Amino acid sequence: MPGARKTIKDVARLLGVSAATVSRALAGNSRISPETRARVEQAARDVGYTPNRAAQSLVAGRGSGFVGLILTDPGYGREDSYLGEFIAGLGTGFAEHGIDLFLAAISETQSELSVIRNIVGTHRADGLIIGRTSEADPRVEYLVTAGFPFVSHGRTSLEHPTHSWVDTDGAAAFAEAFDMLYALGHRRFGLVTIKEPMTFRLHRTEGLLAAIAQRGDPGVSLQIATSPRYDGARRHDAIAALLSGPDRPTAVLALFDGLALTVLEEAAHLGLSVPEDLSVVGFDNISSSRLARPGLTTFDSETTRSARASARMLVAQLAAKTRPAAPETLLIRPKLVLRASHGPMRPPPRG
Amino acid sequence: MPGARKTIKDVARLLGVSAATVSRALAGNSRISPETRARVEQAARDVGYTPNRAAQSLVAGRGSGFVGLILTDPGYGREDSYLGEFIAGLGTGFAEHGIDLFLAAISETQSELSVIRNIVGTHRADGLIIGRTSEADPRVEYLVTAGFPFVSHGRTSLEHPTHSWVDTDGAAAFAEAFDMLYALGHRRFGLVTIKEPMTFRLHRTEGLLAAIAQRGDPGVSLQIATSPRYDGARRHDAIAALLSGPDRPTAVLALFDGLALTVLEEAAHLGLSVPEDLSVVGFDNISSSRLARPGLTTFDSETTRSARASARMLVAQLAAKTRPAAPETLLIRPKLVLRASHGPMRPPPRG
DNA sequence: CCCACTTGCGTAAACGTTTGCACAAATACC
DNA sequence: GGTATTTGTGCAAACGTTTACGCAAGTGGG
Repeated sequence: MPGARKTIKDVARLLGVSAATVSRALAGNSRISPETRARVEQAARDVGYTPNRAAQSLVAGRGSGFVGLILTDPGYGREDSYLGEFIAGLGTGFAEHGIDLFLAAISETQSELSVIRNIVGTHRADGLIIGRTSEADPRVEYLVTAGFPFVSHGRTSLEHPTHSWVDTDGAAAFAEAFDMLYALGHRRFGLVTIKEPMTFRLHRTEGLLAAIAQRGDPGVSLQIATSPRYDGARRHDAIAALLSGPDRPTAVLALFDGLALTVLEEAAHLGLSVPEDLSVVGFDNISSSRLARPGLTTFDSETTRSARASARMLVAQLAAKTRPAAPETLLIRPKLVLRASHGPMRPPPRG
Repeated sequence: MPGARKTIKDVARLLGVSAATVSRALAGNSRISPETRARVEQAARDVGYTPNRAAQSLVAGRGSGFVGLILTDPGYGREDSYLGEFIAGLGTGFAEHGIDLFLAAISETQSELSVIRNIVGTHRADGLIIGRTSEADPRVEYLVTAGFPFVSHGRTSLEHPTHSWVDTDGAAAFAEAFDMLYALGHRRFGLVTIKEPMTFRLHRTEGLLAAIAQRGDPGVSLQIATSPRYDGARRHDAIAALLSGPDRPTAVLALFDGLALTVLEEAAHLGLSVPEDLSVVGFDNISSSRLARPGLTTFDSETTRSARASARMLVAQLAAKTRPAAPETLLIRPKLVLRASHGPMRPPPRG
């Protein structure tokens, strides 16, 4: 054994000062003389003193030094590289500030909200990062009224922010995708979406509808396929139905890459070749989208950047004197990644 | 504000007993009468009492209630769904036992070993999960001598385990892959491997070599392409060189799916069709391997299962009275997932 | 009926740290 | 040179919990 853990008293005894002096010197209190401070810092290094977080956190106020990330649904992250990227970005973002990331997984028996309540109630974390928001998100509502520092991934309202968030501008992206496909001659569009009322669904859908409306071309049609977010079987069925109709779309926008890749699979299954018979555009640029054949045209949502921004914002909130701190927001404009899954519209051959 | 946090004294006052009695009742001490215990438990629920972890952890002994997962290198998890699956599995595994998972990301400036030292020194976690082991792993060495509870993903030695680990039987898998490809007529083999001395590299390579030796066919050849683990450019170059030689292999085994998918890309780039000109087999069955075209034949390493097992083992160590606890091990036999990237050997057409 | 033991609970110390208060010495002001 | 202020440090309380020890009442054996 490398010996018991050193305490502040060990340092104090070594220097012949009181524990209070050591504490103040290490905390940077202005009432300590520079020489004493230097001696204390040196001694602390010498004996290998590390403050006991439990004791620090016990004496009123001081936080736990942890921020929490809630792992939402079971499908999250299993399908793609998204979660891994996000976590890695968060981890390095917080590590720079000496903050530890703690991770709460939701089991089947408890709701995410109850887990959040528990974390807030037990002070297990000083701040929280919450994933993909939904409309009228109860987590946001709770955290805002509780005055607990947090950053959400996804805004909840387009108006004045009630809290800090990071989001991607899905509306602009989907409008851009529509314009591109329209310019390539496509008129019959498909949208593959999910059942759950996530805010990103709202924005991307609205962006698409707004772009269609702005174009004002009555020849443009839109068919929609909907399935639960992580129900693979129903997803396949819904997409197959979309692609098998008599007036099937020639261009399909998917809410995220996981859906777009299923469109690719289903198209191959139905004998449709992409992009000749069908153009497909996704969203997120997960690692699989590059490897799929044909490569998926999609939008890069810059996961790592948004993760780092989330970390920075939460750190800012924790450091703020006023509580709640003034909300910060970041809306990232995704960049279109052109690959092989889209192309000019071709009139279907006579059946 | 929902009022200040309740302490054990609030419960005691409400019942007219001492704080010590409440503490003992909640801890299940046998010296407390059943009626008192019941009253205490009821009162604790009523006032919404939650123990203050900092105080618990401060009074000698008690751990922090956290276990740590170290996020190793920057490439880890960004390439595929592996990290996401592993974390999700760990999280639910620990959640069942009321243990929180805490995540330390390695920044560029510090070594993983120093981070581990710090965590152990500051008692920030009661136990640790460490990722892919390498040969003579300094992390394992340190943790074993420190007597700190941990589970490694990947064994370090084939002999008597010095600690608990979970691993996949890469040797058996690669032998199986070789036998299958040999039966399909392949004789010229390629192995795509990495530069770093990870134990999984060792086992998979040895499994392949042993299978070749056991076959005893002098007509079998093996060419090897090596690149750093996460250096995309050098990976491409090494694989291109492997596939461009005059006697290029007709069947390639890749150490993991990320490499195998690059083989697929590079083959397409060089005009080789898979599986007609080249059979490719990977390892891990990440989500991209299903979506690649052709679908990648690979081994399912059951990430979620191994993550849950890791969690269970670490919980067992933490609960053990003796320290260090007796090591547990789990060697998972990966199952071959047959897809379209392999097929019978075809003699190359005359050039 | 005396003693030993068990049962049930309270008292108080301890964990390591921060911080309000007190106090001595040094410095500044008039 | 007396008083007011600043500077530097120590004392002790406090955070919420666990636990060794002690004490009173009850139980059983002889």
